Amino acid sequence: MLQVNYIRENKEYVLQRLAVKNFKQLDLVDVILNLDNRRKSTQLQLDNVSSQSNSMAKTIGELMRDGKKEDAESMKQRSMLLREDIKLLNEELSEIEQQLQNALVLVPNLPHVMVPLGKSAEDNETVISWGTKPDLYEKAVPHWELAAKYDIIDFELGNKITGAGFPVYKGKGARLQRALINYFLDQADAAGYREMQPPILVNEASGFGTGQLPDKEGQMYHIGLDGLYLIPTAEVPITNLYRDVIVKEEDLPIKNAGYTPCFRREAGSYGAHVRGLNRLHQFDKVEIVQIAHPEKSYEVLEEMSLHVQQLLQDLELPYRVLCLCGGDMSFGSALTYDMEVFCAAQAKWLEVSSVSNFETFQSNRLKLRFKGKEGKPQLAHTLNGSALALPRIVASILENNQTEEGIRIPKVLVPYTGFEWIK
RNA sequence: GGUGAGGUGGGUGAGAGGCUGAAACCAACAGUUUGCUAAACUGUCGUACGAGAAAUCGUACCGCGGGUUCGAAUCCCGCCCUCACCGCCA
Repeated sequence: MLQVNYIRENKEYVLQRLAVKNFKQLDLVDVILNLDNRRKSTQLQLDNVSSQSNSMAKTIGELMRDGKKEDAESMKQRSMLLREDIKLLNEELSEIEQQLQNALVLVPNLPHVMVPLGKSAEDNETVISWGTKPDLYEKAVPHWELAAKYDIIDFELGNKITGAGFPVYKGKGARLQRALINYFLDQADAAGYREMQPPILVNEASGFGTGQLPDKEGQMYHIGLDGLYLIPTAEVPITNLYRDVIVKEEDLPIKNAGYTPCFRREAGSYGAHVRGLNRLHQFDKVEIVQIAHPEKSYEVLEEMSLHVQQLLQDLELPYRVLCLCGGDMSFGSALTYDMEVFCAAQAKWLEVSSVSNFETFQSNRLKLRFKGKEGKPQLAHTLNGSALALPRIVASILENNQTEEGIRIPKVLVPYTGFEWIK
């Protein structure tokens, strides 16, 4: 959520940046500024009337104490009239504030100056490529066939238990999952992140804080009876740890990481290209989250990007880093890098991580601020990234490392899996 | 799920219709003193919105939302949460 004062002071820039994000409702900016003007003048009126009423009430108290009953009574009468005004002005103010809020949450974050122009994924800019596409042997097959061949992931069984998009990992498949999670967590730990195990159900306030609500309810599983949502990513609970918090400036950056399962309804996103592990309703992910000083947040973003890249290099997976164009970025992000791994049997690039700087977009909703020794609290910047999401990593390892003899486990994972081959 | 107690500033905790944005203590910060550290003393010490060039001033906030009253942290109603005991249970 953008700050109204920022919009007011930088209106032209805001309009220009929103256009980069292909945001169509530019007239919202004027709607917001008008509502805010009304908010201010209404509040001024309300404050004045309240002030009068307060001092009258005080005087009445004094008159009563001095035994001047009649004077007190007549003042009571006058004070009662103010009460009506206060009530009406209060209602008007809440109404305006509500409208203002409703308008503000519709406006996406402003893209950073580095964000390339563009409308869709086609226009994303490749900033880094690493590794070489493997030469597969002749009989190479996509991972869903490998999963069946070696009996390590069972999509049919998942269908029976729950439905499509909820696979069952079996034997070495399950072990590989666990190895990846532990490996990713250990690497995060080594990079200075504190490991967290947050709840995987969150309340509405948390959904709002990170920007899933309102508007994207349809993407989350909702438990109506208790008013809770299954998290689509650990970003939600881990970032919300700092909702309504003022941290010390010297404690920045704050680095937290966590493994959680993630749940996504993926409503309307199914198509022919979605097979096997490519898109699931439930998947595992290690997420890294940082709260950073506004002056340092882009350095932090680069650091996080390098962390993710290191993981991919360690896993020997060829990847590329994309800087997302305005039209392909998420609602709340100011700059996003997507990491894509080349999945050889499908001959496709699969997104395995997304690292973003939200600047103050989330912190404004979260009321997450920092404060130095002097000065007022100010909004911190929040960043997060997947490090990493498992399913497509598993798909890539299976496809890229398949040989006549079986599937080779990347060296760095062997201490975690306890086996070198899936045969 | 039942019963009882309770939710006040960074923390402990007082206040029980007007003198309370809130005592006191602790923590924190700045300073004085002192070889250093410590101690002692002095001062500062919530957030948001608004008005103002600024000093400063106004308003709101004592879990959340309503109500009573000229006036509510304080009384009433609803909700949420925490704790204790009972029940159930990995």
